[in-house]
Amino acid sequence: MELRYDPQQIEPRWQQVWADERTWHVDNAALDADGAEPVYVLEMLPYPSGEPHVGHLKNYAIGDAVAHFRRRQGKTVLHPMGFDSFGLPAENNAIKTGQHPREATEASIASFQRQFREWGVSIDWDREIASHRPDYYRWTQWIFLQLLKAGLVERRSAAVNWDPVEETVLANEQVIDGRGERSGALVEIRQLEQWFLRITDYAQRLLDDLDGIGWPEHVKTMQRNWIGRSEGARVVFHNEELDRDYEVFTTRPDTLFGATFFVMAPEHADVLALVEGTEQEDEVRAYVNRALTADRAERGAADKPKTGVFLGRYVVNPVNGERLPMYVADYVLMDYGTGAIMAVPGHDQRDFDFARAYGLPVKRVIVGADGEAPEGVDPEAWATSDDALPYTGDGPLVDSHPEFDGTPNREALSAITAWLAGEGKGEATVNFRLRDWLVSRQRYWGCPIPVVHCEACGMVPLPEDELPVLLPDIEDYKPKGRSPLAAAEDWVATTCPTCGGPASRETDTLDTFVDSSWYFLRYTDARNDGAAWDPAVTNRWMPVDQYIGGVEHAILHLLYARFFCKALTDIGVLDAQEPFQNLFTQGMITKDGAKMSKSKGNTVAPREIVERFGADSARTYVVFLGPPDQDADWSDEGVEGVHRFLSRLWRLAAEAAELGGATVVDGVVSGAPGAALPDDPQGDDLELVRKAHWAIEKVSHDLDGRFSFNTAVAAVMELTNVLSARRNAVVELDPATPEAIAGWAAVRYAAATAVSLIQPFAPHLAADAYERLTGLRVWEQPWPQAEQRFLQRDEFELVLQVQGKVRDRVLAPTGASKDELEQLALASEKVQGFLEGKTVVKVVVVPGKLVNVVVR
RNA sequence: GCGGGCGUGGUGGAAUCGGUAGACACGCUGGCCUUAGGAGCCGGUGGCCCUGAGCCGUGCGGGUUCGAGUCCCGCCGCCCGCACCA
Repeated sequence: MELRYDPQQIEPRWQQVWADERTWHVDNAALDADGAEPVYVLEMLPYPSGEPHVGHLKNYAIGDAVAHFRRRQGKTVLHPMGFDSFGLPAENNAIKTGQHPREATEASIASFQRQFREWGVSIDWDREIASHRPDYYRWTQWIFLQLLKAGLVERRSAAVNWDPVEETVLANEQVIDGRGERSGALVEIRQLEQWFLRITDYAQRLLDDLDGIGWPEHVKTMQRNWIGRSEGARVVFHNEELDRDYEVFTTRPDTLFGATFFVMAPEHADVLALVEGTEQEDEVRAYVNRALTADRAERGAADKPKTGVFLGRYVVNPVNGERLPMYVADYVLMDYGTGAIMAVPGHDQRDFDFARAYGLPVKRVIVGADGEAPEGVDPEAWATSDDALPYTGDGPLVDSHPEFDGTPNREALSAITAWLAGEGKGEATVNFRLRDWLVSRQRYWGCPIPVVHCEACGMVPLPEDELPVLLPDIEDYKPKGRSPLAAAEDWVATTCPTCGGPASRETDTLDTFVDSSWYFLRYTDARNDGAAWDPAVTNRWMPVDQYIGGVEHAILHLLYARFFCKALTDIGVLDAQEPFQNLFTQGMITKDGAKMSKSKGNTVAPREIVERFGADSARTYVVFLGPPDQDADWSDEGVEGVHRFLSRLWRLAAEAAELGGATVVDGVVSGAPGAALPDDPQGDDLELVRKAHWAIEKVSHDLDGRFSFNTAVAAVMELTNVLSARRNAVVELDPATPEAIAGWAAVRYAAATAVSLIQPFAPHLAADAYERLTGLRVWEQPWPQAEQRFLQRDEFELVLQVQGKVRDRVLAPTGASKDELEQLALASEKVQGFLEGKTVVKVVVVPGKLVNVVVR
């Protein structure tokens, strides 16, 4: 009978076995019982919207390969799954259709679950979570209360990002190029009272601890840049008329003597107070209003001409007593430093531009010039010329103070800072770019914030035993500048847990990034209904040994999750400073060179691919089409190629099994295991066994933390090619001869090895073929070990070079000495041909590799 | 502007420590088998003069070295992140 690889029959059969036996379930009790090392393998949880796409397929194909590989190395592997199921797409859909977001979300979750099963991903479904379900968000609320207790939650009024399309505020991290991350709408700045998490308290630790984790360098760099640590000084400027101090942050206290004016951000709380009742008031008010209503992108453009208004007030420069005019200007950001700056136009491009626009003095206090002096100008004169300003480099101070003039500016920097500190006019300080995390959203489909507002007691956190605060059902999901929850009056009206008086519930909901900042903790103890987790259990699993996901979360999710772990560890309910010890960021799969999108019509549906070629082909292809951390373009021909390879491997294994392996009839295995390592293989059989061990070595190395899955698959392809060639030779032999019997034994062994090595990528095929060959379950088998005796050879191909160019190749004994190799090289006729008429100057011998003859 | 990454056949990519460039696959192509095949099997495939022990070849130009895709210097191009951050 003809053997045909039929994934549509093979795959459901094994999926059923794994589901029936709960094969991938790990019990926390087993952690202590079997002594196996716990390993936590995790892919970023999906946001359930519609059906999974090929990006999900790639993510879980990678993660599953890691999970399988670790299991077969004898580890106890935790590999869970869940859903990030609160969020705007479901809510926007609800606004459009009137259908409750829960319904679309649950439908999508069902689709994801079905497809994950059809992909054969080895998930412990007993630990599944979904962030929109009360048994999960009850604990999100509990964490919020712990953070509140620890002083890490604040409700305060601030200039925040308002997305006019989503009608909600957004965190800094969710504003890209001045536009809302999801809506793409230009974001407005609004002064609003909002909930913040004090992530800035952790800025230094979030920065420092990056050094100890195995993350891609570019992701760490992005986080470092986002945290944005700057060393500098806090300097106090005094306004005499109002007797008020204004602080600035500067990284360049060495240029303090060059300050000629002072600028405040339009959002600065004192701007209007400074001009109140003066003749500048109207103009300043108009300017501030314009600045506040302008969108961020427009205001943030670096090439925008500088604008501002004189406040009619002055501050005193603490180092020299000079009176500096005060301005309001939108190039100063309230977000950074103190929202006010000392302006040094001689040594800062932006201040220089502003000075030019408003006719303010420009003063040089450091000698030097950027770039080269113009033709005909003496470079020395140019370095002190005002025409060479602004100058942003280093050099000796000039026109500052007799004590500092001539001092290199970097030395003067610390000296001036020390002097300021002595005078009580400033001090050395560190400033971070990182802002506190704005977590409240004026939207419906999110986790309710567990506090009430009481007329008598103010803001009151709910007692933990009143959790969860359930999200009520509402009629109208449309936001109207406030949370749609505010319309649920019966729900809003409540009593104060402290005084029993009337109170109203908080109607904002939490940013969904709060939900996903701790889900990996819940997985470790997912069915615990008395606590968010049991630290004794969770600390055993944490940190996640290998985290896998898209690089788009490099800042948002990955920074927030790190913050949560540090805060929860400080609070004492966790012992894991870092959530993810190792991170792998997968590249995007594009189609025709472009990001897949429904509007472009260039999507590839995993479901269709799985129907046509099977899950194993789809999974193996997405890791084979290039290094998994790089972007790669989808090609249907590529899937067909991988499908051909798997078909061939399965056929070879199935045929070899019939000729001496186990027999499978309707899923029942009979016959003796027949794929053992042959005793003493000879000739081509030995070559095949050697190739098998070469492949074991190669695949093990490529999988072990290297994520070189494409080359691992290629190695199995190579083995399969050699295997196929040997099979073609053996099939020609008289089956009764010892040669044929030995040949089939080698073929069966090599087939079983190939199948075993491909198992992390193609688990169904591997289970099926391995059972046919051996009667055993491949996923229960230890990972194969390469044996030295098959990796080593008696002879190797010695490369012979003359002048560094390859001229010949000869066989040489493996243990040959340098002298012997040199003799072999010089004996080569081809080499000799290139030596004629020349003198041998030197012979370089690389044992085991090559000989290079250098002539003159 | 600052930070990070990348540039190899017609295509995706390989080359682990400075040592055989192009593994593996796609595509193309010759053949076998076949009533037929969009199935399977065997072979070829960097370029050039196609004569050889041939010459050239990893974005470009230099350099170090017996030897450079790999290291160094200077360019060019592409991608990503941040960006009026004081």
